Amino acid sequence: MKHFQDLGHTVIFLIGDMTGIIGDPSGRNLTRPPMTRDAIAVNAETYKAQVFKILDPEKTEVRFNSDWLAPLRFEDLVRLCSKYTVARILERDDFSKRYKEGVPISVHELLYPLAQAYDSVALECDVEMGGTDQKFNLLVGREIQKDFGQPPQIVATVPILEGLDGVNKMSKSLGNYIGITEPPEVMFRKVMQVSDDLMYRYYELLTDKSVAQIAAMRATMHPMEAKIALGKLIVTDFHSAADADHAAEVFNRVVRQKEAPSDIPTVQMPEGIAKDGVIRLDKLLAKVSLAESVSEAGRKIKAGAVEVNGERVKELTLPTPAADLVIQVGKHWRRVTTQ
RNA sequence: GGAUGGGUGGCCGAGCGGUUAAUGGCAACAGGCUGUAAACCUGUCGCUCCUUGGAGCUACGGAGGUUCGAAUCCUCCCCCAUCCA
Repeated sequence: MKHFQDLGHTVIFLIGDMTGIIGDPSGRNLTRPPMTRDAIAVNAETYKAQVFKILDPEKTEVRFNSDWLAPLRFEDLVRLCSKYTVARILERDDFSKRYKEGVPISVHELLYPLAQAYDSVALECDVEMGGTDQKFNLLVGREIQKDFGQPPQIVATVPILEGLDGVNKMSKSLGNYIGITEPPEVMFRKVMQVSDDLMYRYYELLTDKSVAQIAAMRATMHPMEAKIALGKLIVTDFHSAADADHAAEVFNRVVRQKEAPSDIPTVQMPEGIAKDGVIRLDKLLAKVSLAESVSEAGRKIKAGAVEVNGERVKELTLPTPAADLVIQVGKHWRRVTTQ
């Protein structure tokens, strides 16, 4: 979309606040529960905030499909449905698969492609873009547009971006994502922790580098150098070049050199931890959210995962400290003040 | 409405009267290795209490019941799916 804009086109960024109520079943092998209107409204605002980190607001029209879907009467819906057949809908891979395997398909899910197709009619789309998983829905748009006497839109699909696991598509609900609004350091760290193969994939999908350039990098550049460069490119896109450099520097210091980060969350020593000249470290970890529970904290300590002031600790108790404690469990740090 | 098959820990999925806090896989977390990676290896993976070992509590859709003892058997209820109407 950004490229289209750069070439002078106007982009309509469509927020499916109405179709969101259905929940796109694309690529799912399970029925997706309908979302509430309120939840969608909240999401819509965050979409806008995120998309304008890349798109030019001057050349972007934001639309909500409830504008034309909400006023449809039952009669309109029936007429829309009459323009497509069950057999054609069931051609969609995920539907036919689920149907064959006896996995439930709710009727409202069958409506999704039609509703989305109607968006194309309402907007009189000439080009519609979407992920490859949207191909079926986009093509239905062409059919329905013809029925409404419109020239069918051109359908452009782009590959689905894999998530950090390299397997599933990047999605918030799967937790395998880099958030557009995440702080620079977090973004950078997440990029660095991606596998090398996935890194080159990200180069293809997330940067302007050509396939040839990427192949050349692959052949000549140390993968870690390439990954650092990628991290900087991505952080620059969503923040700034200065943020990118800073994030890279922080990463180098904290993760590579294993130095303590400069912004360790600081908490007060909780009540009831110090007793008889000692503190109960397991309870402390649970209190300062370095562990989910006291039991888990105990396990972590015994497993050698806990460092206090740079020393690995395997005892559940410590002498009551006179000064602040700096505690590390894996990549999580806490400073506990003692006064 | 009828028939059938189901509801188990974050997910999938075993167990079908007792060494069962519940096999296994995934995910997650920690440690090792490394390029901070991936892959791989190791460990952990219900909660609480007691200073290394224990103790108690909670858990297999819900409620009752049978039993010395139930996720496992019985009764009723709720929910899900498929097929037939």
